[in-house]
Amino acid sequence: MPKESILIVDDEEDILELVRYNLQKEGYSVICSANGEDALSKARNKVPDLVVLDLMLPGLDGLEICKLLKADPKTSQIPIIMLTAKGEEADVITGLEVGADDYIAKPFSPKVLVARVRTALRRKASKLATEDQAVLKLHEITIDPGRHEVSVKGKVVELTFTEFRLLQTLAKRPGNVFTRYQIVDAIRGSDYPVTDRSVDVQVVSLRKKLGSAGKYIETIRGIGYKFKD
Amino acid sequence: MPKESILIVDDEEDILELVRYNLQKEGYSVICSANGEDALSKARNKVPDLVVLDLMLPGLDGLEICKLLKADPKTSQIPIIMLTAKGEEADVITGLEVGADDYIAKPFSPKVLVARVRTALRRKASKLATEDQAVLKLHEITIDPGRHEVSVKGKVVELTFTEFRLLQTLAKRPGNVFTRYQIVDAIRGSDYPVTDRSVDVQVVSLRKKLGSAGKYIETIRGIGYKFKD
DNA sequence: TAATTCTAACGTTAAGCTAACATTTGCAGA
DNA sequence: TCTGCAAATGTTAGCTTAACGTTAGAATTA
Repeated sequence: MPKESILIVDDEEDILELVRYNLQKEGYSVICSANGEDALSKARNKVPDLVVLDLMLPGLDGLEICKLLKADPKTSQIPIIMLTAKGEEADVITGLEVGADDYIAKPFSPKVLVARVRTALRRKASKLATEDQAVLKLHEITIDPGRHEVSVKGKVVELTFTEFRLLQTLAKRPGNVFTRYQIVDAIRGSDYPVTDRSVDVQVVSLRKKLGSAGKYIETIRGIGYKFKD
Repeated sequence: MPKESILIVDDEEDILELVRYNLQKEGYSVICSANGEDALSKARNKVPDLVVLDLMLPGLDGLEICKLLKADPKTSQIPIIMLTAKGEEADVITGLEVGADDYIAKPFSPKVLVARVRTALRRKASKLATEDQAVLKLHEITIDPGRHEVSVKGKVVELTFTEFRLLQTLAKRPGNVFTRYQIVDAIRGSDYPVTDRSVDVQVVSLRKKLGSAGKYIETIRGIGYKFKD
């Protein structure tokens, strides 16, 4: 499996190359960009796992990009590490306010860079993981990810891995409609090669196992499924 | 309904055939090309919705084609998936820089190919459709695309897929008159084979379901319909 | 091997289309 | 201003089709 993808944005050729070299050596899949507009379109096109962003850029500058990425729900969860030249401390503060997750002052050692990238990614991973750790209680259904257990009216129901994740995905945002492929993405990761009808089959067996509480899994004809709220 | 069109470019007969077969099976309309010059002219002649492009080609190679397609505003929005042989990782990176949207390493499974194509097309579609995600509030009507739900004076109204899209289309630009065929295009995509009178029928049932708020769907005699502003 | 998950086929249901008929509107001509 | 007509829209019912439900068996995974 390829490791995480990282987008690097810097107008200075040398720095771009330095960062690229060191991160690639660590096994990350790297995408480079030399200006703001290009970086934004690349980030939106194929959402990276992390962005290394120079503060000073011609045209659209680092702060602006950061603000825009954090404003878009699609990209707002991406950790951003800012590269700042000496004497830009004031901007650093603004940067953190705008939502950057970390910053590195130039000149920096490659080791520090790699270490910071690693922690940022780990932080993101654990944040996503804890989100999924929360116990959800809706109607008479309780979902306990820590125990990987679901109960209906206090009675434990045995679910398979996929059924569990399916229920969790829908229940995490009650009322929100998910397409079949959004559900597959959430459970198996994007590009998982299945027919959309396989989701239907999972829904059937989930509903059956939930018994009377199965009615909370609603079909939205022509779109997908949602959890009733 | 005709699905999206895909242009495949590969000089190896077998691979071309493999890709063509699998994408056609999924219902895509496929165009093939065995060399760069031909591919370029075909892409410009009838702009495809997606391009599957081999990296290694005699004459004009994959990277060049990719660069040229991305440079032309007419074709720059087309997602490009690169096929790469083993040991071409360095090129992959260049490929992504040049603007390719994704790459698949040979040998690849047909299922993965289909899945990648699907996500690439979906990504493109959702890029265009972000504005359709916004919650609209007009008079006493609220349209929530995320929940696929419409309420009138706070009370939820059950709409079918088509009724929902119809309302959304009109409400997105209040006061603007749409012809029947513009409405069909917005809901079903262009060239959807229906009589224009079917729009009338949908309008009737939409008005009925909206109850008193049905009056906001206005008929413009001789032209079409609009949402009252 | 057993459990899980996917695919494929078929049954079932609801949505959407067409077509027929009813109604309304705008306009020409008295 | 009124009347009659034609064209456009409103309304309804029946049919077709596409989407979903369901099941069994194949494929996959552990």
